[in-house]
Amino acid sequence: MFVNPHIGSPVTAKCCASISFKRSDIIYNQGDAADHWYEIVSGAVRTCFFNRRGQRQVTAFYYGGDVFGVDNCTYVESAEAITDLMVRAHRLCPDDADEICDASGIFRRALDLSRQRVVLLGRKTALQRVAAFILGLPSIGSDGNRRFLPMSRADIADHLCLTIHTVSRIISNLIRNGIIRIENKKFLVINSLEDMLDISGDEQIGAEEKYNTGIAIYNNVVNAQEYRKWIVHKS
Amino acid sequence: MFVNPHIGSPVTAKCCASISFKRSDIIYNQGDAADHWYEIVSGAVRTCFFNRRGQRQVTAFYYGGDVFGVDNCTYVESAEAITDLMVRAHRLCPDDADEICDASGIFRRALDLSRQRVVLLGRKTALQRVAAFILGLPSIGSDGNRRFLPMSRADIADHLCLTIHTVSRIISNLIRNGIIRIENKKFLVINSLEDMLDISGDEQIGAEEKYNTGIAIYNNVVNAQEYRKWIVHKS
DNA sequence: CGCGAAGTTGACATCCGTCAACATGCGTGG
DNA sequence: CCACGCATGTTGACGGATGTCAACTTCGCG
Repeated sequence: MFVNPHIGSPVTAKCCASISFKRSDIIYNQGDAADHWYEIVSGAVRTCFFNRRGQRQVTAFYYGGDVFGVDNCTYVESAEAITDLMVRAHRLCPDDADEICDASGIFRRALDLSRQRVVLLGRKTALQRVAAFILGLPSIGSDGNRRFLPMSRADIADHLCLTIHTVSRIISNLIRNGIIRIENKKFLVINSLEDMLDISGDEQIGAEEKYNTGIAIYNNVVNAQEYRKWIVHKS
Repeated sequence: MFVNPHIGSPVTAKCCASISFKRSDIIYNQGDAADHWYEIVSGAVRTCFFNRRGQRQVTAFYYGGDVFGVDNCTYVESAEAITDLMVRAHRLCPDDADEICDASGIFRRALDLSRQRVVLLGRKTALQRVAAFILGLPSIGSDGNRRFLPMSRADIADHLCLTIHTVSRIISNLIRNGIIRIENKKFLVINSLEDMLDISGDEQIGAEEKYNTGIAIYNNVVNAQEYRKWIVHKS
């Protein structure tokens, strides 16, 4: 069994232990035995998946209050600290999985996230991806438009499956157009939420007139009858 | 509660009922109450997800012996018959979920599938996607190289997030180069499995000399130390 | 035989990765 | 405190992959 050097093993208290990590510390590695799950007290984390060819995918970012590392038996991704980090580690035993209230619920959430990523990667342009990513950053303080941006361009690129060049160019463009601005490197302010929503392609139904402008729609809806039915069903 | 017109409700036998569908019949709709799961006796099924803009994603294909529709409460995708279809429908109640051996296991499998799709969409070219898709088709008979290809180009395109034009062009190219051939429209024969594996980018580690030829690798591995550790760990 | 759906193919435009150069920032040591 | 070097980020030029548009062919079905 893999022993996390930062925690030691076994953790005596069933519930939790507080641990701090430094920036770019590894919390656990892909392939390690999944013996703990984590709750972020402060800081930010990225989870990464490396495939056989060495391509890194940043599968998710987590911030204060989030939970990560709820894997089964073996971690399928590794987790690394993006900033200095404080977490509470919880023991994860196969036989007291009920400790985490609903195991299948957690997989379900992961599945939803993954499916969102499929939409993002399969159907969105680089500009739309970056905009959607920025909209998903955690808000800072009471102003909903100030966002925390702790990760590097490489992290963003590997999350959105783009190059750092493209990410950098797009962010520069958004700044040049006055839609966002950067404060102190690690904070991002959205000047025009409306523009961002518009660009990201995530705006609500009801703006049909925009559907065929600007951004390519290239789906091949075959069973349009069903699609119509569903739209009616939802609205 | 939604009543599937093909099944009626409630299904009296707890276990199952055999039902047949015609080509392009809808088995259930996205958003319907998830009251049954299905086992394919013969034929093929596609599951689709429609997003708010009406873009269709074909999330998976299922063939004889496969199980689909194991959702929780509400179907998140719709299921449609690709061919004439025979299934066995099983009642799915929240309280006897143990009937399906392990609910979280099924989510886990769906999650793995979805993560594979993320790799495919984020990191593969159109040619690689089509090749990987063909390799994933079910074999027919004892010859592992004869595959069943029941779905339309539009289905394939919406599954791989490409256009039908690109799919068509790539398949034509593979045929022209003698790597595959089509028999009777609905069957595909792989002439050179080696070439297909090579093209798909799914070949095993150990062919490092190929890593930098032909196909772009554009990941931004930051924590290379960790990556090395993991590779060692796996091999 | 005729018609609509599905598939194929070519010309062209555009997005974004590649390559290259340079700027900026940060940490370390003198 | 400054100098240096490395990591990170920015920007431009260019090309290739793939979407778009259009025309045509093939197929299935009545």
